[in-house]
Amino acid sequence: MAFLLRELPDRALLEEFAGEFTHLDVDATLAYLRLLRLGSEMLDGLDRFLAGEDMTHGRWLTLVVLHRSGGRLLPSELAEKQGVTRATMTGLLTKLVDRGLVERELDDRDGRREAAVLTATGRRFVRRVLPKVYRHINAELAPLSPKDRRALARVLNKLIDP
Amino acid sequence: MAFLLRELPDRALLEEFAGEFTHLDVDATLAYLRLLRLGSEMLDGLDRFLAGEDMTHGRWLTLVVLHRSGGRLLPSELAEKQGVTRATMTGLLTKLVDRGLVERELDDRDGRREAAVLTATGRRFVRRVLPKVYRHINAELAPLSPKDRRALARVLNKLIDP
DNA sequence: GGCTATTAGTTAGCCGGCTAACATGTATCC
DNA sequence: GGATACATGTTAGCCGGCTAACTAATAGCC
Repeated sequence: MAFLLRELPDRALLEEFAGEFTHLDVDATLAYLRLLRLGSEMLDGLDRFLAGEDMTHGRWLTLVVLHRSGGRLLPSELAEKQGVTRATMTGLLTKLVDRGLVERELDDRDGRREAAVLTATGRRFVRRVLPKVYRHINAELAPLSPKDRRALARVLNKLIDP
Repeated sequence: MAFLLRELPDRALLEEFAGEFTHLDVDATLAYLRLLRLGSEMLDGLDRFLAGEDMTHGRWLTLVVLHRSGGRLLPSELAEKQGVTRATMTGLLTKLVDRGLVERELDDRDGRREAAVLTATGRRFVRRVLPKVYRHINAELAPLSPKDRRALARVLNKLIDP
């Protein structure tokens, strides 16, 4: 799911279109298209970066969520927190288990539950790679001044928490 | 490629992490995570909206780029403008041709080239659906004031055109 | 205590990207 | 003008999401 429109319309072009097409709000459309484009681009960038650690953003997020939650969660809880389906989480966990970063532990009181547990190796991996990720993030946002970063975070939050 | 982290860390949590992990810039990380999350969420929303027109964002973008360019482009040009590979464009065009929205026209001067041409049906489709898309965009950005929209568009542009 | 509904996890198969390898046609250069 | 390089588009096969359908286990209700 990538949206990497290279040739985004500029304000002048959109204002021209606004005469032809109804409902066109130039500022909304500009912001929207740039948001989609940058979101995809940054996600692509994250995946290219994580490939150097033989990792994908999906599995990485699972590790980070697990780490942040004390290292033990049910697959359904992980799926909910991460925003993927349980089916997808099954696949993510299987690959993390194959790599020895996570283990599955059956609940002896409820046979349906099988918690995902971060292994020592998994914990080391997160602690080793997290600083690199933060550096990657800083590099991605380097063109913005500290003030712009705060403004961006603040405005985006209004869309998340209206 | 979705990044829909439901449970984004807040400022307080990141500040706590900043003590533990080096290289962590709280504002950069907040903005970055929200950007990824919203980009994925909006792209998902666009796909859900377009599904009502039996359309996907990939094919829709191809139609719009074609429309904006006068209705005739080479697949390689389309791929470049849209930010997908030529291989992906082959698939997108095949589906649009199947639906009668686009036709392929062999170049009689260069046998390698086979331009994609918007049909009358394709043109009508774009003119019919574009206003709905603009309304969708307005609805997505409704939580933002006009001032916030301008600020968002301006800051994002610094990341696209540093 | 035994149907029934619900919950947890998995499996199967789809979809839209990707890369790599492949025709096929054109350009270049000796 | 023929070998070689390059450009265009397609194919084959991978990957990470998804939905829908399934199994297994628990909970609830009569």
